[in-house]
Parts: sequence; structure tokens; C-alpha cells
Amino acid sequence: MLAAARARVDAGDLELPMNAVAKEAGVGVGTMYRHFASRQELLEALAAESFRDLVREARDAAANPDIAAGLTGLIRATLRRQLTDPALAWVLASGDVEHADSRGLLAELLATAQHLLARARAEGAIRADVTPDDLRRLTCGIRYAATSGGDAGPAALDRYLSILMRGIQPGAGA
Amino acid sequence: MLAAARARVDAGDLELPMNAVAKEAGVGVGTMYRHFASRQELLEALAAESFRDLVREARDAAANPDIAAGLTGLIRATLRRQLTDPALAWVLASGDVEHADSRGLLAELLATAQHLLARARAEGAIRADVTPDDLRRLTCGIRYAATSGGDAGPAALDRYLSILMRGIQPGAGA
DNA sequence: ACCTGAACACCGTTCAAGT
DNA sequence: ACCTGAACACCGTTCAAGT
Repeated sequence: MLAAARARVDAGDLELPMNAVAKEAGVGVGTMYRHFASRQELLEALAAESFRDLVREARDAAANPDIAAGLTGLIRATLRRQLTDPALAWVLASGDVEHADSRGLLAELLATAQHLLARARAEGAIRADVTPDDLRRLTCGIRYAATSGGDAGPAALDRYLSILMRGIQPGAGA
Repeated sequence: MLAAARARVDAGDLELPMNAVAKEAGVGVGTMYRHFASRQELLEALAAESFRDLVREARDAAANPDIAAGLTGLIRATLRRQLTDPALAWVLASGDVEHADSRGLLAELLATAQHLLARARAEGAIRADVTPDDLRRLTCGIRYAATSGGDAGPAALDRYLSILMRGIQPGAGA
């Protein structure tokens, strides 16, 4: 069931028609709905593994004694995981997560970012007004910029990441 | 017909079901399809007016003798128009424009940006590697960051715009 | 020439009926 | 208890039939 859905997502299709997935999984539509109340929950279930990996990477990044490196690591990881797993990108962008597990993962990701941001702020390594939710939204935005309406390619992605990193630096003199 | 579609978009619905719009416009579905070959063309037609306004603003910005102000003006305008007209945001993000008029407008917008970027580069007012298409993608990304999954509010929008502007500045020492 | 809307193929979601 | 799939309400798109 999740395998059938995963096959579709990996094939670049995020639509995930419940009827079609059910048939491919050799199961009735009703069973589908008994396990996943909505398409959103199905996507969250699909993204769960990547999400757990991301949270682990985020914790590692936050533990880095070199704060600048930690911040870069956090943002890079969030961005890369979104590009690797479109389902995760969708879940992260959608703000209101439905399943308890995903909500927990999101809360932990934001808490980790909060922690890292506090340290970075204390050292003047980041603009004072950037929040964890900003990082979530901005990485989703960069992902969107790099992929929406035709892939922009890896060079462009690096460019956007670099622009974001520079953009959140504290002002030179202001 | 366009009025009926506009009413829907203004009510926050970008779905624009052809059948429903046709009925609301008091017209058969076939007529709908005779005027707009696809939903995309309908959206482009809807966005045309905002698009023309944007191109005009972009030209004004590019004509500004103060290059930094011109660059800010261009980006602000592109962002604001997208927020005002979701149809325009959709068209700008979708990359491959279908209708000749929209294609012309997009080409002109990018040419104007190219012109401004060349001047800005010459004065060292911007990173050398930023292209017009980057500006298009990045403003779409910021729009996405600020609105996707619940509106982030005007303060966040200003923050993201500021981050983008700072991010495309040339490196201090690098 | 232009328009209509029935018709087909789809998809989300529910729920009576089966095991 | 769990599962199935027909059934309903939709939407995109086409095209024979009307004016």
C-alpha cells in the first residue's frame, strides 16, 4: 500500500489518486481510507522516514560547536531532504500537519532550529529577526524556486542556497 | 466569462473548474474551450492585466538612475503583483507560458531585468552570477514562502524580501 | 460560423453488503 | 472486526447535434 504510493511518488507523481493506489496495492478503496483518512495523511506516512532522517541531521547540526557550520548544515539538510523526497517537501510546506507522529517531528525540528538560532544570535552569526518558522518557509521557498516550472539545475540551486545563507547574515553596518 | 473566473480567483479559488465557470458565466462548456484551450490559457488571460502593469513598473524601475533603487523597485513590484493577483503568481511560476501575449510579456520582463542586471553588475551592486530567470524564480519562491500553508503575515514578507535583497548583494570580501 | 450540453473517462469519498 | 467495491458527486474534455 505504502509501497504502491511510494512507487508513484518516485515516478514523479504527487497526485496519488486513492482509487488508483488502492488498485495498484491490490486492496479496496475503503481499506485505503481506513488506514489514511486523507491524501494528506498518506503523504505524511510516506514522508515519515525522510522526516526522521532530517530531524536526526538537524540535531547533529545543532550540536556542532562551530555555529556557522551548524546553521549551514541545518539549512542544507532541510533543503536536500525536500529535494530527495517530494512528499516531505509537501508536508513541510503545508504547515498544518495532521498525523501526531509528523506533528511531533515538526515540533522537534522547529525546537532544534530554535535552539541553534538562539546560539547563533548570541554570537551574532545571524540576523536577530529570523525565526524557526522563517527557516522552514524559506527552505520551502528555495525548493519551490529551484524546481517549480521546470528544474533549474544544480548550479542554480547552489546559487539560491548561497543567496539565502548570505541573506540571513547580520547586516554589515545597519 | 472572464468576469466569472475573476470572481472565483478573487474569492481565493485558483481551481477554476471549467464546467462551473461556464455555468456561472451562463455559457456552454464548449464555448469555454473555444476561447481558452486549457485552464492555463484561462489563467493567463486573467493575469494579463496585472502582467502588463508589472512590465510597466519593471521598465520604470530599470530606468531609475539610482541602480540600487531600481533593483529594489523591480523585485518589490514583481513580488507585490504576485501577491495581489494569484493568477499572475501562477503564470510567473509556471515557466512555460502558452499564449503569445503572455510569452511576449514574460520575454519583455526578462529583457528588462537583464538590462537592469547588466547595469547593476557593472556598478558592483549585485552578485555577478544572478540571472533574470533567477530573479523570476526567487520572487516566486519568496511568494511561496510567505503564503504557502497559511499566510505568514506582512512582517514576515518584509523579512523575506530583506533577506533576498541582502542575499543578492555582492560578497563583502569573498 | 458559433453555441450547447450530453457523454465519456476520471477521481474523492462513503457505506451497505459481504467474509 | 475487517474488507470490498458499487455508488454518488464531482471535474476535464470532446463532439454530435442544434441555431
